Amino acid sequence: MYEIVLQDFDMEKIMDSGQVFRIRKMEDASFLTLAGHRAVRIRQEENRILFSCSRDEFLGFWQDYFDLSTDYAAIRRSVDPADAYLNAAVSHGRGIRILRQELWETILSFLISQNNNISRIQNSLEALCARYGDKLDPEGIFPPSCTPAPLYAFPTPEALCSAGPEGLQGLGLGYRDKYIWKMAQRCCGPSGKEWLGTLSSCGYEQAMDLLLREYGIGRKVADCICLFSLHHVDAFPVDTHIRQILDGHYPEGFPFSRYRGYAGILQQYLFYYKRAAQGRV
DNA sequence: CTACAGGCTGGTG
DNA sequence: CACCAGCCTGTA
Repeated sequence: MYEIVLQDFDMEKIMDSGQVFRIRKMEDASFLTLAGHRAVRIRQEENRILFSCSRDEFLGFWQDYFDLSTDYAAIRRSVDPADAYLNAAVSHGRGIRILRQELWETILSFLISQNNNISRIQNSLEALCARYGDKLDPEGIFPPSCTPAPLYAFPTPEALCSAGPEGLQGLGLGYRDKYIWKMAQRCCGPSGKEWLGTLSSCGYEQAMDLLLREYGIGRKVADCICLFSLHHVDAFPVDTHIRQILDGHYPEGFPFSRYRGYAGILQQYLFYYKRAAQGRV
């Protein structure tokens, strides 16, 4: 157990902000968060947040994963007072953070996300993990009395490669299966690790350039990978919802220049606000 | 039952 | 260049 006290952190909103697909709300209102080969259960009471892990694991992984050292209040305060819509969005979305998710996992997640709905994305990812991911040790995550369903790590590229293309059938991937297969091969072995390493260390422009060459990755998916994994917070993914917001509320264009360097964080508030307004959350 | 999902590819004009 | 049909299939 490790406890922190923190403003601008809301697990419910983070879960529903569309950037992550492996957080589940449990019956006791705690949040089971799976990332790579790790799992943690998080309980939140106002500004008190309890992690079901050791101090070392919190400091060594989850603190960075949840981007806890960024001052989101300052970002919200920077919004143009004259922009009523954006002010409403950041106010409504207080507590959202841009996670720093593992690259390979994020690439696959957003390949699957295209032209797809959230619950189906979650189901596909869970099925993929159950079939090819290692079983995780639930020790310390759940109370000893309860026997939860098994937890699975995110599969490695190598696990998918050795499964072969037919090993991706029956996961609800639809036509995206061939994108996943190609990407697994891309990320396998030393050359794959080198490619992932280059992506991780280069800037936004070069990352986009590299990603857009890949089969099944267009601008929207590439921007999501840049924002939600590589933390290029100037990336501003434009999906159908954001498109409608831009057309409806910013006919003169969104003031990117005012928010240079972190517009992607505002995108996330806008996205959450619109989905909430539509009752999807 | 139909329409739609956090788009992309590949072909056409 | 711009445009857009077609794509898999679970959910609403």
